[in-house]
Parts: sequence; C-alpha cells; structure tokens
Amino acid sequence: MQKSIGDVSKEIGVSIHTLRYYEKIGLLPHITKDEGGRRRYEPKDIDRVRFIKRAKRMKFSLSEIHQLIRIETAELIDKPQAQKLISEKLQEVEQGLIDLMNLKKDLSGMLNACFKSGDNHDCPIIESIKDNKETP
Amino acid sequence: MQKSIGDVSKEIGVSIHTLRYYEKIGLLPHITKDEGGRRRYEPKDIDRVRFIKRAKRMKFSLSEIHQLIRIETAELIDKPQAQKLISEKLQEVEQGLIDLMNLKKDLSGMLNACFKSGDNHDCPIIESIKDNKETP
DNA sequence: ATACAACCTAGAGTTAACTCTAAGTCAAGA
DNA sequence: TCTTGACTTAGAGTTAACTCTAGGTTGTAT
Repeated sequence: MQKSIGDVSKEIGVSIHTLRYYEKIGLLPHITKDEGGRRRYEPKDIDRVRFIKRAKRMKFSLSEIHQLIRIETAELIDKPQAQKLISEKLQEVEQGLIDLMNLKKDLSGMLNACFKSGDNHDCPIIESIKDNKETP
Repeated sequence: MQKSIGDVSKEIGVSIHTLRYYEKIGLLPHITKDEGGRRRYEPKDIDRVRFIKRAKRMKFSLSEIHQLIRIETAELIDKPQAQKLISEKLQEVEQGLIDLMNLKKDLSGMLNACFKSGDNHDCPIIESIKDNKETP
C-alpha cells in the first residue's frame, strides 16, 4: 500500500501543509487519492519531494526547482532552452563554490587569529571579507 | 565630503530604500546626517554595505549577517560564544560546499549525458540527485 | 526667484514560502 | 457504537526582506 501524507511527512521531514502546498503550486504532480479521498504517494512522488528538499538546502528557490523539474519531466523538451538553463545554473553553482571557499578561508582565519591561545586580538571579519572578488 | 545615500546606492548596487531599511533594522549603524538632515556615509559604513551584499549572495539571511557583524563589532565580546558561532557557521559553509560540489557534478553530468551530440537520451536529474548524502 | 532632483519620514504594499485554522470526513480500536 | 486521530478543503495569517507611496524639505542650476 502506498504511503500516506503523514508517512511521507515523517520520512522526509517536510510538514503535511508544505506537501499540500507543493502540490497546489505544481511542484508535485496531483497525488492520486484512495477511495476515501486521501493522498497515496507513489515512490516517484517521494523521490520528487526528496529532491525538492535537497535543492532547497542548496538555496534554490521554488521557482528554480520548478525549472529543474521541468527539464527532467520533458515539459521542457526544447533542447537549446534546457541546455541554456542547465549551463546557467552550473555557472551560478560555480560562483557559489568560489564564494563559499572564500568565506571558509575567512572564517577559519578568524578562528585562528582570534581564538588561538586565549589572547585578545581584534577579529577583522568585515575588513577581511570586503575586498574579495565581486560578481553581481 | 562623505557620500550621499544615492552615491552609495549606485556604487554598490543596493537601493536607497534598502539602505534605509538596513539602518532601521540595525544592520547598519545610525548614519550621521549633515546640517540639512541628509545621510552622509563614511567609508566604514560603505564597507559594511559591501559586506552585507556579499554575504547575501552567499545566501546568508539578514539575521545571520547580523550575527557575523556582532562578532566583529565586539557587541559580542563573549569569546566562547563568538567562537561557537564562527565554528557553527564554518560547518554550515563546509556542508554547503559539499552540496554544491555534488550539484555541480550532477549538472555537468547532465550536460554531457543529455546534450553531447544532439542525440535524444533521457535526462535523469531527479533520479541522479535524489540519493546524495542527506543532512537536515 | 523658481524649478527640479535628491533627499527626508512614516507607513502601506508586495512576494515567497510557508504555517495555521475551521469545519468537516474517514478508519481503526475498545 | 463511540471515540480518537489522521486526513480533507478553503482560506486566513505569518515572516523575511524588501519595495513603494505620500507628503514634505533641501540644495543646486538657471
């Protein structure tokens, strides 16, 4: 028997409200209902939810996630358009990696500089971070 | 002469509304005003704005940015607390790096698999992404 | 002196993404 | 059968982060 909304909610850690919301805005397909009118989630629906959750942790917006899903579900069969979307996304991701690596350097530098041996230096976080490469 | 709100807005690419908003919520200090009551931004204020913009691009929320700023401005002189905050932030950043590296692999894999030589395969984005390491 | 842009405040409006509520239905156990 | 908990819909409420508006003031160029 397929899983109920409560099962999916617990399994993945997304509230039942949010699951219905995702369905309403089209991020999930219309979930089939049993005789009593309750949602029954198929494995592929659950994969979709898992994917959404993961993409959200990467700070993609719901509309970006929607786009990614459309690529796969072939609602976007337009090859060039899909390719363009993916490469753009890839570039964003690469910029994000650079940003995070810089921040990581800054933060671990602060940990070393400010907290090494209980001694009171200044912790120039804004100074140290302000002059990294800028991309709008 | 110090810079006006319009100058700062153009220089950094943040609207004047947003600049006043950041000041209102305490993300920027009270900006000194000239005789006519207009804001005059000092270099350190502008550095702060630049920092906020950069942190936002890394998807930090305003309240997280606030915390980072408090570490520096020594409103948070409590050494252990600041250290805890920075290490937590560092861990988040490291997890973010892992996530983004996985996504980069997935996306460039898709580009290769789906668009290599004009041939129509399937593009299993959700499938390929769903089983990566999970962290809440 | 007058026009005009840039600024001021206070507060209303917007968007994304939930989150909750009310009022009712369904299913399983005592 | 009765109760209890999980579910249903429609719609209202919330939070973050802006974004805009109204109505007024200031500074500069002609």
